[in-house]
This record gives sequence, C-alpha cells and structure tokens, in this order.
Amino acid sequence: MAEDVFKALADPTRRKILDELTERNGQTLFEICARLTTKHGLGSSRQAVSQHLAVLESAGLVVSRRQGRYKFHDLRTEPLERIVTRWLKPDAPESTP
Amino acid sequence: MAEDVFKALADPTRRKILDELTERNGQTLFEICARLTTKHGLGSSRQAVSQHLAVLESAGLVVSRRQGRYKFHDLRTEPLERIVTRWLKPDAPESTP
DNA sequence: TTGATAGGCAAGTCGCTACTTGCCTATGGT
DNA sequence: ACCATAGGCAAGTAGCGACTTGCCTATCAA
Repeated sequence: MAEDVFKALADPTRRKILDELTERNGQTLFEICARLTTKHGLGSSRQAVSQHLAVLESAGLVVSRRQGRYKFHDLRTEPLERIVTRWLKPDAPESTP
Repeated sequence: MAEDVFKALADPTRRKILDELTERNGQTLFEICARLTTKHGLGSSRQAVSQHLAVLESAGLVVSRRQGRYKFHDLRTEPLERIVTRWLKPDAPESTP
C-alpha cells in the first residue's frame, strides 16, 4: 500500500539504491553494494543493503527474480506514480508553463 | 532540500495534515487539530500537530502567515512535483542524498 | 569433494523521532 | 483591567528503524 512506499522513500540509502537501479536495472545485491560504495561513497554493509532491498520490495518499488545463485533486482515505478497525485489536486497545475 | 521533503512525507499524521490542507487551505493549528480528531479519527495533541507543521514548513510543503493571534497555514505543492520525477525519467538522477 | 561465491536469518545495539508534560507569551473580547 | 483563546518553547520519555554481528544455506567452479 501507499503507506509502505512513503516509508521506503524516507531513507537516503534506499533512494540511492533506486537511483542505481534507475541507471542500470537488474543488478544483484553485491553489484548494488559495490556501486554504492564506489560511485556514491556510501559504506553500507551487505546486510544493510539486503534489508533495504527487502523494504523496497515489500513496498512494491523493487521486484526480484532468482536465477541460480544470483538474485536480480528490477525497479518498479508504478507505486511512485500514484502517491504524489494525492496532493496535486486538479487546481493550479503550474508545473509546465 | 529534497531530503526534508521525504522525511516530512514519512509520517502518516503529516500526510493527513496535507490531506486536510488540500481540502481546505489556510487553516489554523486548532482547526487542523479539530478536523484531524473528528474527520480522520486521530487523537493528536496540539503540540504534536504543531511540531508536525514545523516539519512540513521546514520542508517547504507548508507556509504560514500570522494575522493577529491566528496563524494560518497554506499548502505548497512545488516540492512534491520535483521529487518523484527523479525515478520516472530515464535521465541521470540529481545528485541529492 | 572442496572451496569460494551469493545470499538469508535472527538477535542485539544505538540513534532518531514522535509524543508528552509543564510552563510561558501574546492577542482579543467583555 | 480581567481572562479565555491561540500559540510557542524546552526537557524528558518511549518506541521504531537502521545497522551490526554471527552463523547458516545454496550454488557453481576447480
């Protein structure tokens, strides 16, 4: 539900994970760990990232597929498209001039 | 910055306050308290709602104007329109934590 | 089979945050 | 002048959430 989406987005590391998956979909846990530390400079442990991925997955923002000993993670943007329109009521759409 | 917007949206009571201001803009603290308890069934104290409004204001989602002994609160949706497009576009994401 | 890789599970620690409690200031009605 | 209303400030408490620690399972390559 939407409740979980907001909670999932509340953490900066999880948002970085979404950034990473936006840039390159279908990464494994270790790939995400490596790219978080090298590119974003975050020193997150494997378990920490694993728990973040679990939160993102239970929020519907990430789906995972197992293949052998690898587990690939894919981004799902559908939950994002629904949550913000809640407060962007029909009045005054000043987003595009 | 965007960081504060996500943190502000992480709390369900704050989201209810945004709902309330969406429905009727320019409410005072006591009005928001009253409508939260009656319409939404939340038993939030005055101080709790006051602190929530401070968080929303520092995130740029609410602005307040003083008038006599009243303080009116208005919704600002501009910060909302910026945050989610971060993952909806195929472009490179913003460099924000 | 052995060892290395990829990941999972569970309990525990620690910091942040939502909420309370108590007291304070200021404005306005009468 | 009085007092009720509208709101602010600050310290303290409780619980949730992020992260660690330690050990476990499963898969593949040699």
